[in-house]
Amino acid sequence: MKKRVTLKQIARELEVSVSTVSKALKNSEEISRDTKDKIQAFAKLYNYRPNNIALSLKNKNTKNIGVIIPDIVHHFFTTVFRGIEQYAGKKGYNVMICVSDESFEKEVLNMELLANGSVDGFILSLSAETQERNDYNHIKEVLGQGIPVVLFDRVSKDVLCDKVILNDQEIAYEAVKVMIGSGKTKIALVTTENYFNVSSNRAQGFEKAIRDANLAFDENLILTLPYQSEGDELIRDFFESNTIDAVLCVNEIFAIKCMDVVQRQGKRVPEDISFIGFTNGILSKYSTPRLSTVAQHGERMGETAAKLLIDRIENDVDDNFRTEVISGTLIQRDSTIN
Amino acid sequence: MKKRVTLKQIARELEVSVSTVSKALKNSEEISRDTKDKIQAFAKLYNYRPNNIALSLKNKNTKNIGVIIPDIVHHFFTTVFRGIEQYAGKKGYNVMICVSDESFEKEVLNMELLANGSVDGFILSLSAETQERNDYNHIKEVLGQGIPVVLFDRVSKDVLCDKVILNDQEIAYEAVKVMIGSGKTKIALVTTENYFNVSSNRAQGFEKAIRDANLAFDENLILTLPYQSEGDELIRDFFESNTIDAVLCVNEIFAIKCMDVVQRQGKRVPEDISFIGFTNGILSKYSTPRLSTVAQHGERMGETAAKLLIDRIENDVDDNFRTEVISGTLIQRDSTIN
DNA sequence: TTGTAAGCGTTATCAC
DNA sequence: GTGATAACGCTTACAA
Repeated sequence: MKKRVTLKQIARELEVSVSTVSKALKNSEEISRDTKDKIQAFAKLYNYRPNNIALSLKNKNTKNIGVIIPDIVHHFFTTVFRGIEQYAGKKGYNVMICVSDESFEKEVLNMELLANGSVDGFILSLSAETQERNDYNHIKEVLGQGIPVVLFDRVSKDVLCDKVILNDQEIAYEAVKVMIGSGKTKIALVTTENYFNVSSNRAQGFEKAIRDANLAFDENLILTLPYQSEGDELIRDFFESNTIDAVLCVNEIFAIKCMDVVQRQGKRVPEDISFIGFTNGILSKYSTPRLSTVAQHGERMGETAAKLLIDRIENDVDDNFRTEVISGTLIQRDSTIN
Repeated sequence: MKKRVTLKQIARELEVSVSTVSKALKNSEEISRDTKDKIQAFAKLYNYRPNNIALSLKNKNTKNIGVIIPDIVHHFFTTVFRGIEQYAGKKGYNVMICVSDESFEKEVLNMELLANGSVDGFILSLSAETQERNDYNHIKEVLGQGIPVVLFDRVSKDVLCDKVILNDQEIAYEAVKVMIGSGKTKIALVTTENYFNVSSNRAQGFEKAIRDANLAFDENLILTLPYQSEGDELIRDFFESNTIDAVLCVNEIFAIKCMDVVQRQGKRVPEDISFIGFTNGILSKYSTPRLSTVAQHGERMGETAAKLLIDRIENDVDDNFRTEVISGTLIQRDSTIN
């Protein structure tokens, strides 16, 4: 087991000073051809690699970025992560990832942990609990220390930093308009609690589309499901006790579940009821019928977030924070009439 | 923007020495109550936190573990990752994650990057290309430097280290036996290239089950699909030109695709053809019909891998490497006859 | 052309 | 009870 070799060892071995070795390995002009050759050869032989930690301490940067997301087993987030990872990798950054599990406490803990020198900046999407409590002190703290943060998807106006979001309201508006265009008039919204900024924005787009089309806006046609729990009962009841011919769902799972319930009740999709979901994930592509959906372009979001962050890390720009808006794309499949 | 405060600053401010501050903050008995109180109060006020990087350099450990997986947008891997993250978090470790994208080169690069002091150990699942080339020098190198590595799922006998795998052969055997038990005799296998150890193991279990039941083993009933590309044509041809009444697929997507093709050809699932897939992912639960599948217990795999790794990091054990075998569970849904 | 020394933030050893 | 010093591995003025 040959441990990693250090400058000091090379220096001792070759009977030169540490700084000579350091310079030689950087091909410095200061050092003679001979010495450089000798040192470089030796270094190559022993496969010398500078120690990242020592470099970080010296340079006061880690070339790491911290990503904190609510859930990793989740198509949208992994997709964003892929975008981050790819861009960061190209720029020579590594990614440390922490999962908040939708918990405020874990989000805070993870941020504090990584903020103690482990990363040069953060990319994060707020946990459900954080959005519910509306407490962003941990983020402000980190920002106050001069560590840049980029928020994506689940963001808050209360935090001043760079952000990447979807045009949730507009694209929800579009989606509903499409369904209205195909003759639907009793349109429902299946959503989560309103403290999710994305849900609330989508709801606004939904309502606006209905009103703009002079359709009756009926509060009863909004089903709020508990985030990440079953709620199958609620769905059944909802579709039994209401007359509905089109549904917008704020995520893919809700859509799949609702389609399932409705089809079991003997209705045809899309003839009797059409569906549009959010998140163009794997489920949408393989459901029966295939689900029309709003693609959120997670990879692009991730890439954009990483770009904003690295920009700020490297160029220590001024305080005019940017918000990049990614345009969703409505992908029509078999759950809507084309 | 108040930067993080350091020991040195506290020392200067309070007119004591750095070492006194350090000790005081560790509540050392050496320091007087008074001094400690003063220093601790000050530290709390300025929210002092020790710098992780400096600690790493000093202690020669980073409390980071590196995870390298072929793909992040993939249910099984994210599931394993969640297990790793949870266990590691509990043990005070952070996780750095790199994606090899099924590329040998990226796998090597990522390992080298992180091996330069950034992590205390690795958990990794081999990329497709690495398995194909059968080149594991990068891993042996890292092991040679005394950095522990745990391989999971996609492993190789050529690397001596701790491993976590599924009982692929046995559970594939089980799955086929179940289909045989329900009267099926023309059983097909849909798989990937054989250099994937998991596919090859599952194929062995498949063959053994067929032979043990005294059924004819027909090479033609094995469809090898290109990993991660379409192959829809191949699937159609395969099911058109062969008489098949049951199918074992080495992953979920293959199963869903095949079910779809077969159903479009007018066959009923499971009456005419039954299906069992691997990876109890989200697709299986929501497909039509719901897919029977082998749960790989990714989370448990991840947790086990993390445990093996951290054990080795902290206890620098001897060279008797362990291989933990996770037992898959056959989950019967509607794509098989119960 | 090479070497010395200071510094990054921390801790541990030893001296006062 | 407190402080100076060295060390972790590396870089970079500055001396020699």
